[in-house]
Amino acid sequence: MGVMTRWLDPDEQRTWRAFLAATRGLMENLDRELQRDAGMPHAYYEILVRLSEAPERRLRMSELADVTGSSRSRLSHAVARLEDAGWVRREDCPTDRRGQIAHLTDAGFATLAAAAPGHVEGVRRHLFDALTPAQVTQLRRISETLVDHLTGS
Amino acid sequence: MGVMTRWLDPDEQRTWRAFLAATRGLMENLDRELQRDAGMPHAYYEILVRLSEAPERRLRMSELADVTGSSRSRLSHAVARLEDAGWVRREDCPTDRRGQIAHLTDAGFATLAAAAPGHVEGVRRHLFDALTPAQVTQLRRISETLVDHLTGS
DNA sequence: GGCGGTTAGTTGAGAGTTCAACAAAACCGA
DNA sequence: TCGGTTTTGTTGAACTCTCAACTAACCGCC
Repeated sequence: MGVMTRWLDPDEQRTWRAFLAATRGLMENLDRELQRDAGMPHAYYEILVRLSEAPERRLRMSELADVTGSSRSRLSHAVARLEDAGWVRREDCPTDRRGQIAHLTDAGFATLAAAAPGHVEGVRRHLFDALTPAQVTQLRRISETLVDHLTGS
Repeated sequence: MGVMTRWLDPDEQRTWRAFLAATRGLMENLDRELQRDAGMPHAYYEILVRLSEAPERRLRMSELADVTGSSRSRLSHAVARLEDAGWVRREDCPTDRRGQIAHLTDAGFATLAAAAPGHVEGVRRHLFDALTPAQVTQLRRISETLVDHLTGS
């Protein structure tokens, strides 16, 4: 208590507000496009992507939660929904009776394969096409720094 | 149709995933802190901020939607909720009978004033403290470029 | 004046997220 | 090996957001 607040100076203020507007707008565009073209939100798309990259297209729920940066609860609800759609199936883990393994079905893979080109195009259009190569590098360094900082604190 | 998808190269892939992890982690931290300390999500905090900066702490619903980058529907629901909390009041617009004017109450201002130092501290801790001054400048330029690009397309 | 088109804002339903509580199994030190 | 602690995953309720539909009022033009 008693410590004066270090308010944002005008430059920081401007940076923060632009950052908010940019990330919000970007994610809203991608989310809307993905919902329209593939019938799923971006968070669900990410789950399918990570599963598709895993050995045998299988991943423990906890690992899947980690790599997608999702809470266990959120993942649980999401996978339930993806299972309803027939894109993912849950299996018991042979080595840990608590565990569940999420498995991307063929139908799920096909849906992902159909959605991916449009989505990648969207990422390009809304993000990479707007930036110079130098800015892309800067954005990568900044993002990686922030990820380290977030997980480190 | 028939155009080959321009997939992301490894560098772009890495940039995109780091960007997703960084923005998601950052916003989740801030959202959780704000919910814990001030009892509101970040989106609601932003509404109070914009109202507090407006002349007489009043803003047309449509302008408020624009500056907060929110849909009219979202804003309508949010302001209803803020009105329940006693932080905002809605008034009829004198010049346009369709219009509604959102007005930040004294209680709303007090709540905002109480929440602001902690939130600013969070923004500093999670974002600015991790970056060099050069990176802050880069992030501002990148963000402003993206905002222009998003609204321009 | 009045008619068609546009803009402002709200509403309800459906979908996704958060949070806290919970059960079950694994882990671990005494 | 026992009992407390941690980990895993799910659940339901409360909350927020999205989308489409809708009302009301404004605008422009004949």
